[in-house]
Amino acid sequence: MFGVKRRHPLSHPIDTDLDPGRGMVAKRTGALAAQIAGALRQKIVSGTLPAGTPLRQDRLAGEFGTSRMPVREALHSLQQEGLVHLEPNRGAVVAALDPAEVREIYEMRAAAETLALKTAIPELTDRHLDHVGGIVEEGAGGRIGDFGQANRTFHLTLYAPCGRPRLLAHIAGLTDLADRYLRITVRTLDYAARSDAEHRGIVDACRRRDADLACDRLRHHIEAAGAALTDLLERRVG
Amino acid sequence: MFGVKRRHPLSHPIDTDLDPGRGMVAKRTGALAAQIAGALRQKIVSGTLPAGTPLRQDRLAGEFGTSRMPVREALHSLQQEGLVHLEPNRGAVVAALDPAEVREIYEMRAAAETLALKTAIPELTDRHLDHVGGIVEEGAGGRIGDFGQANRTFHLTLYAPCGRPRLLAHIAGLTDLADRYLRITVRTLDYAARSDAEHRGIVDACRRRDADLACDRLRHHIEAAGAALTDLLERRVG
DNA sequence: GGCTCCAGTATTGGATCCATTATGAAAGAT
DNA sequence: ATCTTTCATAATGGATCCAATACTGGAGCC
Repeated sequence: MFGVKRRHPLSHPIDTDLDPGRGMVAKRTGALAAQIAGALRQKIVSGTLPAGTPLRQDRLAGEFGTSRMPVREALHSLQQEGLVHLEPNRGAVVAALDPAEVREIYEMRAAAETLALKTAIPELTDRHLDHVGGIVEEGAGGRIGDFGQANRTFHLTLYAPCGRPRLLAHIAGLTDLADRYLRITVRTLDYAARSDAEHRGIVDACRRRDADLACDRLRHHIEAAGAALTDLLERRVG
Repeated sequence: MFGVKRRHPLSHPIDTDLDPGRGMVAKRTGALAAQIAGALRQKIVSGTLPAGTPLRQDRLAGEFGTSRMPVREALHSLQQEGLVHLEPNRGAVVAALDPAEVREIYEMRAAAETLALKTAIPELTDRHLDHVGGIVEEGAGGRIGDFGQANRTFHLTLYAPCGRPRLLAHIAGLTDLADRYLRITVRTLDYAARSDAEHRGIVDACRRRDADLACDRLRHHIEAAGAALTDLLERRVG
């Protein structure tokens, strides 16, 4: 009836969108947990789900129209990424970061991203650098979602040619962790203009294929962002 | 009967050792998946389960005396760590690393571990350095399991005072990934003596609180191990 | 002889069910 | 009145059940 193939007497409609916001459609099988994790990750990173929000399994299962099982897997994934705090028999909440953790994450970003840039530079083409430069200007013009999205796209696109998938995934994970807080910095300190200028400086050094200069600038860029953010968070606590 | 509390008509005996090799005993609840993941991780890292070994859920469930569910969670965890390759509807196998991935992992280790050492040095006490030096000698004397175990203990103990739990967990994860292959290098190239000498050099630089020298030596130590290992693997393939 | 198709089997992914644990409110004791 | 204890409720963790997908082997066809 209505062309909906009923898989089980009381089952929910499976073949509807899981994440209407991005238009993803559920695969037939085998990817439900990953899609739920993706939707939750988006909401956590963007701040839609603020730190401390409890994540009840059956509630989420109801929202996604599935059973609790793929939700459980998704929550475990997000825990391993550090976005969710999960205590046995007590449930999950959106993880919070204290200033010390933010500092640690930015130190790790500086180490990982300078490695990525150093290994990407020999592979960079002028065409790719034009593309990255375009991303900076689009972001500055507000044409790529919000600042966090534009910033993330700039960094990951710049390093992409390094051909090191694990390193890139590591960097993406660290970015996800801190992006929520970077938003605060941008709003509070009007950080965007400074960041854009530093991005242009990094691309400029890359155009000259000056790996040392590019990595130095990148390191300072990341360290400056981390310092601004930790200062701001420490002041909030005090 | 026999003091075993039956939880369910057909349930298996739950309160037996899960990992007889290390004497872990199952907690009451909430940690089964973590224990299974730990046992499998141990077997994968040590080489007991070589790359390519298929990991069937019901078989593992039978071995651990549980249902398939905690096994499923454990396999997902190990996939996120990179130790297991998991394809939808096709099951899990122990992950294999090609030379390029090993190189990438060692580059990431060099970046992460020099950061850890740099931040640990201001916190190092002579007492802690004595302890670390003792680990080197115990490992050289073969009193700490095998070489991989001794090596891992040395590195992680040296950095522990840095007070950066995420960074340490990251390093531990990278070490787990490559340890299987390091074993081959040690056996094939008789690498242990050289490694012990380099470890002593690093501790020596730490004793003098010379952060730059210690980090340089550490970087060369890791890069040398990575180069030896990738060369060996590339030769095997060829 | 080799290729394709099909049915049977094994195995995974998802749903549901049940036991255990934590939470919170109400009743009783000091 | 407050603290403790007890019991009801809600939520998780684990077990079991069912549908869907992937592998295997054999029959039929070219």
